[in-house]
Amino acid sequence: MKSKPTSFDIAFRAGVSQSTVSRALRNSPLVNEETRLKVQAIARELNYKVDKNASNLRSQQSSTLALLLFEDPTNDDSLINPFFLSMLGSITKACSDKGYDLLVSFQQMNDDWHAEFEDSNKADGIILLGYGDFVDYEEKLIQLIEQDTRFVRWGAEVESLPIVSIGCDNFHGGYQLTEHVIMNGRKHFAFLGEASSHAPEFFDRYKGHCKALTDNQLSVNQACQIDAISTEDSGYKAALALIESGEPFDAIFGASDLIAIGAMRALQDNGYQVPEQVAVIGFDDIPMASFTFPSLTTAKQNTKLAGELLVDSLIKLIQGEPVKTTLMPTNLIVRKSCGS
Amino acid sequence: MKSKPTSFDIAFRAGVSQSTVSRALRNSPLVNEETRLKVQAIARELNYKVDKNASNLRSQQSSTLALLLFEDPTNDDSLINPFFLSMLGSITKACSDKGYDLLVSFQQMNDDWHAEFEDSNKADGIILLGYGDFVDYEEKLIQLIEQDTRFVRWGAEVESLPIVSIGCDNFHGGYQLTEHVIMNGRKHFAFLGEASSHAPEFFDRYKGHCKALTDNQLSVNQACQIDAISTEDSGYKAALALIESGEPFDAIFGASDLIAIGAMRALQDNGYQVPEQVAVIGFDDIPMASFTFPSLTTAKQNTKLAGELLVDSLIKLIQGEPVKTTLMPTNLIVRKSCGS
DNA sequence: CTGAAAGCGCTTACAG
DNA sequence: CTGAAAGCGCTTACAG
Repeated sequence: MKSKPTSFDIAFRAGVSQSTVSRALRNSPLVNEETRLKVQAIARELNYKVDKNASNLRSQQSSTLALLLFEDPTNDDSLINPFFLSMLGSITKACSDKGYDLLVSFQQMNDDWHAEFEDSNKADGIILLGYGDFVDYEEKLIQLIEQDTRFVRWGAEVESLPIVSIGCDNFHGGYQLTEHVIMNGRKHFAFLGEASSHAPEFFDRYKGHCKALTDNQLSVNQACQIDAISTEDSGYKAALALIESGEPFDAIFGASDLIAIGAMRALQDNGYQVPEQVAVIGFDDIPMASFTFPSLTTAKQNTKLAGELLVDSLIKLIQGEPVKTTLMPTNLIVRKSCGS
Repeated sequence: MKSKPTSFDIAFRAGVSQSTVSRALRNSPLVNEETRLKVQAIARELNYKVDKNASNLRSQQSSTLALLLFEDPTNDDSLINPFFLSMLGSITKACSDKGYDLLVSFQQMNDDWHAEFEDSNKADGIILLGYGDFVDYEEKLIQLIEQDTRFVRWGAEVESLPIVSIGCDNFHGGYQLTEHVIMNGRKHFAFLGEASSHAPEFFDRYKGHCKALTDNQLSVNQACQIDAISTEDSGYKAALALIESGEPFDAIFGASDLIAIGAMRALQDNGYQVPEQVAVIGFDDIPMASFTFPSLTTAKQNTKLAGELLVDSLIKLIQGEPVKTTLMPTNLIVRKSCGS
């Protein structure tokens, strides 16, 4: 491996000083057009690239963002939630559009977790995606704030903390989905997913769901809210528990598509017809939602826009501009699983 | 934002020299146990983190790998091939297991493409995933070799170049799938996907497919090989073209799951029963393959193992150890779309 | 518009 | 085992 050329090599060949090379390569207006062109030509010829470690060290910024993806440690380690995978895709694209590099890391929530990336100057800021239990997570967030780390997160607004969150309007999404199914004549709903402060997004969906019920003179059956995390397996088990409970139901709201898909399978394995006997709805609109049988009615979270908003917000934060928590609307996607 | 502590701050507080701090933090055996503990305690207290830009600059290595994901520019820009998304997930995990950071970048093949990452010392090596047309891509690979860039790629072996490729045994996978469908009594196959040196992986699958046909005394109908790129849409159109061609067929081999899924939809939209009239098989085993109706018989590429192999191989390459091109076996996953 | 010089925060010979 | 010093390759005041 031949050693890489430095700005001094360029300077020598161009017959100018190294400072001028540095300026020319960054298109500084301070440098003469002719000089600039000559320097750039030589740089291209030698296949010279600025050493990012040196320039970052000197200028104290890295043009790099870090994405920390937390997975629920209880989840089987081979699979990543497809919703997060879509987010990852859109964040990656948004970063390259903005000229930032993206450092990606998977974390377990139980890891010793100190926002290494920003502290070690590898990234200018951090995007947080996912978490296990929100109550545990919140402590970490407080640490980040104390360390003055610049970060944005995907999720529901955290009213108690000065944090920039980008998320969907889970309440309204839950309301809209439920209302749609009510219009189709269903009366006895079950909700599969944790509905507590440990999972604020699910909780908001549940609150919207309940509001739609009471607005339509239907009652909420507490016994039909069964905890589940966002995996197919967990949805399957929750639906099984629902069936065994003996409670009557003609509609299931899965707090996420994965839960809904698992629930649908549990229903079918136990002889229930979907949607004839039981309507099923999910949340997220992951790619496979359109391929299930029957295809899944759900609330679409726009991952493309979400990725762009996360990246834009973080860059503004880094540049010291004010940034606000944003709530994006969801789209009701009507397919076959709810009987209309 | 309070300014970050440096190794000099630690040195001052610990009453030792900055060199000693540097050694202590990297657990150098040269430093006294007691000194080391004291230094580390102070570092923790001040929440000190080594500045990566400085240490990388000095030590000339970054403990960072770059993943370049190329997408077919003809593809709709909102979607990333789910197969690559799985690979991305497993590569990310493999990197963190090995203590490397991962820089992720999406590229368009038509971009000015110079392996910036390694040249600018941001990454020690590069993983290449995907490409548009192999013939164009090959030129880029030659450039990389000329620049002595350390990289590994996902894909079929390139015999003509000294490149480390990690890929699946596409030939055998294609053979096995085809043989399975032949055993179920199908005789007239169509192959949807480009089968030429522009797409070596698809070509290998096609060759395995053809070999299985001739080994079983069936003939290959050239008119039934129709080009398609790895998208649902392209598969849909290719199947339409097949239908319009008037050629007889009772089985379709989609060169990827996405193609097969598109083809299945085209068949169903045109009144064909899958698998009763036409058996359909795919390749990859992307997550949605098990959710299609009917569920898709396919050859599974083990993305978890693939990610680990890519990362391990690249790290060995960086460390100057010999690395060989590896072919991983595929797994035949029999589901409902092939009628057995 | 250009150059000489300082310095970003580390790691690593070198000397003791 | 420890410290003083050099230097990684840039960017950026400062002076002209």
